[in-house]
Amino acid sequence: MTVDEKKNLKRANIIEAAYKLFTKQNINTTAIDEVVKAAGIAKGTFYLYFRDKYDLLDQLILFKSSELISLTLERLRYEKQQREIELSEQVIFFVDSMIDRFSENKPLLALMSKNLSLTLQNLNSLDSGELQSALSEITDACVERGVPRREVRNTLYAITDMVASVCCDSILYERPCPISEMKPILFSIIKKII
Amino acid sequence: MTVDEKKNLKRANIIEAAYKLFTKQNINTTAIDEVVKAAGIAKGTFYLYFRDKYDLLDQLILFKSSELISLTLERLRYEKQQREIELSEQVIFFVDSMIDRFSENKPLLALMSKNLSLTLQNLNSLDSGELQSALSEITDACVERGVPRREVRNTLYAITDMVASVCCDSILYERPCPISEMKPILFSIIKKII
Amino acid sequence: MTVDEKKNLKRANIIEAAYKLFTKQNINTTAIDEVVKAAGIAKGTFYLYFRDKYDLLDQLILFKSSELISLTLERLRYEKQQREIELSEQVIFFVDSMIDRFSENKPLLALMSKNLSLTLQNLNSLDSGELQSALSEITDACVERGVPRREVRNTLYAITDMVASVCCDSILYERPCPISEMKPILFSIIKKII
Amino acid sequence: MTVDEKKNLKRANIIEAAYKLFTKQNINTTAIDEVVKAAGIAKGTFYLYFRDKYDLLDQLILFKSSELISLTLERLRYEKQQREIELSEQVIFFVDSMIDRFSENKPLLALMSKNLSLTLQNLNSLDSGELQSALSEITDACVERGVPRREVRNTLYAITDMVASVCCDSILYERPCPISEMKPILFSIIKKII
DNA sequence: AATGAATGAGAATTCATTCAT
DNA sequence: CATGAATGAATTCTCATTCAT
Repeated sequence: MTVDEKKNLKRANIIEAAYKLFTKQNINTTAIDEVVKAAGIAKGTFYLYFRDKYDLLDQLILFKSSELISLTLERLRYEKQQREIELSEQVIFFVDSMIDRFSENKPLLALMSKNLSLTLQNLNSLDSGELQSALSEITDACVERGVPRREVRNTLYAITDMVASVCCDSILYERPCPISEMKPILFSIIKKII
Repeated sequence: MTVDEKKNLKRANIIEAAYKLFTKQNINTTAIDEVVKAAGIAKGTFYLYFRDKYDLLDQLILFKSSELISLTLERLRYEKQQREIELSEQVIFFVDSMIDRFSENKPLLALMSKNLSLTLQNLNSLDSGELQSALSEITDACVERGVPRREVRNTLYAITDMVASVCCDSILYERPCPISEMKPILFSIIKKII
Repeated sequence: MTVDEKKNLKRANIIEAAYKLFTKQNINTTAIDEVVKAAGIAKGTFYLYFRDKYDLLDQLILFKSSELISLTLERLRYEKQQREIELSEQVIFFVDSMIDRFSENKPLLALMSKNLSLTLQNLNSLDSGELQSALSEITDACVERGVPRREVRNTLYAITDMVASVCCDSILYERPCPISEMKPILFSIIKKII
Repeated sequence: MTVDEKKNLKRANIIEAAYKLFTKQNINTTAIDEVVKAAGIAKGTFYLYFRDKYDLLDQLILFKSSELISLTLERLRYEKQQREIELSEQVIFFVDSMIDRFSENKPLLALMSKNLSLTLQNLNSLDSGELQSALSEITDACVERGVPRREVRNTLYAITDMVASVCCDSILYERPCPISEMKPILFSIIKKII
């Protein structure tokens, strides 16, 4: 194993340890000391990999949201192999999957919800070719129908934002209602918009 | 002036001082020490009025969002005196006004965006009869058209959430575009939903 | 005892504790923790009185050099009551006394020698009226003999600087010779200059 | 190039890097890490050449002061080739040259002033035969006039000490006056002493 | 000889909270 | 009611040094 691979492994190891602590407790109440002990490394080593706790958080969110999106895209791909799916149906499927992932993993959602803006930013800067191409497909379809490309992108962003925000409240606090009740409302809204 | 009035004045004074600091810096980096110095009171006194920093934040957000909503509702009332306004038009007007208020006061928005969920909760618990009656009016109209009351409430909540979240990003970071460009998109979405 | 008197007492107490540690060990190897323990106060209390270790050092040197000069001037005053002393004789007497004080208290001298420039600066900013008037007397005498006032002040400063520097080496490290041997040389130089 | 030459080159390289950092910042705030990076070597390598940071400082001061003195002596030699110079005149010339060198290179002076005693010690242990012989000449001349040899050496040392100390203050902080104003005073003092 | 990742003791500093006045 | 000096646990971050490669 090369030195660089080792370093990446150690970085991932620290992120994983921090993830457990950040979700079990929360960032403010988690001391770097705890992270370091959980990761089984020396204090100083931490600072070899991260500037400070917030740098760690950034990398953690990027890391975890990448994981999540990859997983969801994979399921979509699999589904598309099984059957023909209409475009708006694909969006719904994607959102539906994401909601399920978050429902299963509330702590992660809680973590991201406190940094929603950051998460969305990361999500966009993700060079997940697949996500980009999926978005392109939708965009192109709308453009064909005469909507300016720029407007499509902004609308998509707004939807993402909305879904994310509503889901946070609904999944984490059942506000204004549990996610099961919110889902059909959300889907109906999405359909209306697209 | 009664003793109670005096206490309220002092409480408001502390909140105002904290508001300036919380918006200029942020909550985590603002020490209670700074707040008390800015408010011109002694450290111990702070604890006579607030349990801790987060109690202060709660009261602060409640206080500031009440102010904002009252102001916006007043403008809406005034507008309704001038001319007949259709229901969905009223919602647009309300949202439009709120966006303008936040655009003028980005620091406040930033503060609330980091505690969006809390803010919305406060907003709902606000016993601003006016806001409630305005919402009732919309709800009733929809119910008449056959939509279940509960679904209407949830949809309205989702809209609020969405608008809030999208505005935060757009106003604060011009992401994905400046608010001026986002507004028509947002309004079009709202119209489609209602 | 007033609150302010109490605070001054506590400050002096901390300085005294630090003085013992700084001279026994040295500044770099003395942790604030040690100072705090020696002074019998809490860590936080330290920062109520001093910005950091170097602020403490500054105040310490000012404090100790004031003490020293006061003591020396007192002896000079006493001596002048006993007998008529010529001006240059007074200077010699003053320097002689100072050298004796430092010889008795090498750790203090060591402390000051590492911050000689700072010490001299403090010494000059000392509003010890007595020292000032003693210096004025000498200056006036020289001015009468036709030397520009400014030149006299500078020469006096140079002498102080020289004496201090030579004494540090001689007393602390017997370099180039013990202070007993250096004294006559120093006095002869001073006489020549004046 | 022999192995030894290579080592010396690397040592000089480290010293040069440290010199820049020590003068720009100061020793306490300069981490070995910085030195190592500036020198373009690995951390471990540093410890092959220096015991620790203070060993490095010692060698650095010795190295730099040797350079300086060599340069100054060379100028003196050149001057003596041009014209007959009286002994006390030579001392003045030497001091004058040194002051000019330091005025041009304040950071170096600052570094040395914080370690004046160390610098003077190094200076004396310098086996610059030339400096020694220059000093011998002066000493011999005085001895001929009946002054004990030992006393001459001590007086010379005191002068060096004085000049150094006064120059530090004057050049670095213009205290009590700029060096241009201090020079004549210093020279007059030296003449009086010799 | 050279490297640089890892170490972990140790230092500085902060800050919410208390409590005697 | 108000004060503000005192507290000390908690936390972050540094950095000289080592040692396996």
